[in-house]
Amino acid sequence: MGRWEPGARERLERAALDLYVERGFEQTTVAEITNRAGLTERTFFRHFADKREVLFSGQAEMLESCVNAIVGTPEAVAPLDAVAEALQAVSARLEERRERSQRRQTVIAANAALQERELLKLASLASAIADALRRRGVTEPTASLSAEAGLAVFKVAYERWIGEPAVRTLADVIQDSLDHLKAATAAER
Amino acid sequence: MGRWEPGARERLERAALDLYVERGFEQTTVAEITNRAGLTERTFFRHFADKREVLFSGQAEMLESCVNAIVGTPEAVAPLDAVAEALQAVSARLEERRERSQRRQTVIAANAALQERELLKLASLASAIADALRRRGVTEPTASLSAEAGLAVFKVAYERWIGEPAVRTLADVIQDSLDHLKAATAAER
DNA sequence: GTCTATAGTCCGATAGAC
DNA sequence: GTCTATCGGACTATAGAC
Repeated sequence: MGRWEPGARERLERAALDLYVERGFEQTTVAEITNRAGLTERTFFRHFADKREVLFSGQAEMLESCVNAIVGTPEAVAPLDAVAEALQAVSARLEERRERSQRRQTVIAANAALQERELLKLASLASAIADALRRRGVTEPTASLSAEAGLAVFKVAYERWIGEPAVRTLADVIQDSLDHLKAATAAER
Repeated sequence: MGRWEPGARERLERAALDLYVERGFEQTTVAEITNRAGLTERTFFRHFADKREVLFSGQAEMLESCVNAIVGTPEAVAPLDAVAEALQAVSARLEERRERSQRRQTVIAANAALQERELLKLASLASAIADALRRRGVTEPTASLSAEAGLAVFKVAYERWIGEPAVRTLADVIQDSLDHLKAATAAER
């Protein structure tokens, strides 16, 4: 960095989110985003693989923290609980940006292509978590199932947290959803 | 229908899968698919919203059977078990076309865009299943969690079934995965 | 930084089934 | 006539190639 304005990536992310909120994802061209950020289209595609990716750059960081949290969990903790704890740990970062998360989710909810990308990110998170569990000695299919079930808990909890008035923390909603899942899998009525 | 060769949709599906297997999804153009099927690009896009959708037309049928199976399950059956039974019921159709399923999965596994579409289809299946559970009187968040957990079981089971030699039926593998999930959620070690 | 291929849309025309 | 499935060609934006 040096002769360019710093923070090109952040400017692009902010301009993109603003425009996607204002006029919708499909109605926004990459040219409009780069105009607003004072950059060229070429620069956009150097930072982001495609027009959707600009909304998902925080995910890499979340994946890493999650994996680290799981690797650091004592082996005495059951796999699903380890996953839930890891997700609760990273949820603090989302907590700080509740407003931004809400704006982002509104945009994603309105567009199938963005939902696809979000699902892929969550799936790669599940896959990384399953990997971390296996490194902790958890065997298949329990590792994959615990990772997928943990992500299911997160998905449901996140949706509820975004939708409800800001009284409970995301970590609380995750705990509540986990308890409901345990009750549902134990039920033999 | 008379003037046109019948089964345009099926011809397109077959030509597309063959070409995707032969040279990969991205290296195949819509023009090549329609050439092989003896049709024009315009016709392709009337049948399928995009180049990926041609691999996923069976999903609508699967969603419908699944929802019907759940609506028809006695209320005494626990939600998660109802979901698993519904998925086992529809798995019979996949069973019949194991070879085709394998070819299809190989193509999907090699391309992120196709994985995204598959995840979206599974998510919409989960959402329809949660809906069916709610109509049976299951409340939130149990309905969504049971649907998501059931799909997690299916996802893991399907992957195993595709990958292993053809000894167990898909329904068997689903049952086995469900048992593992129940064990994992019950564990309090 | 420019050029280009291709996905995907929109206008319409046409041909057969009923 | 009405309905549905095909085809023609022009057009834009994404995304990758040079």
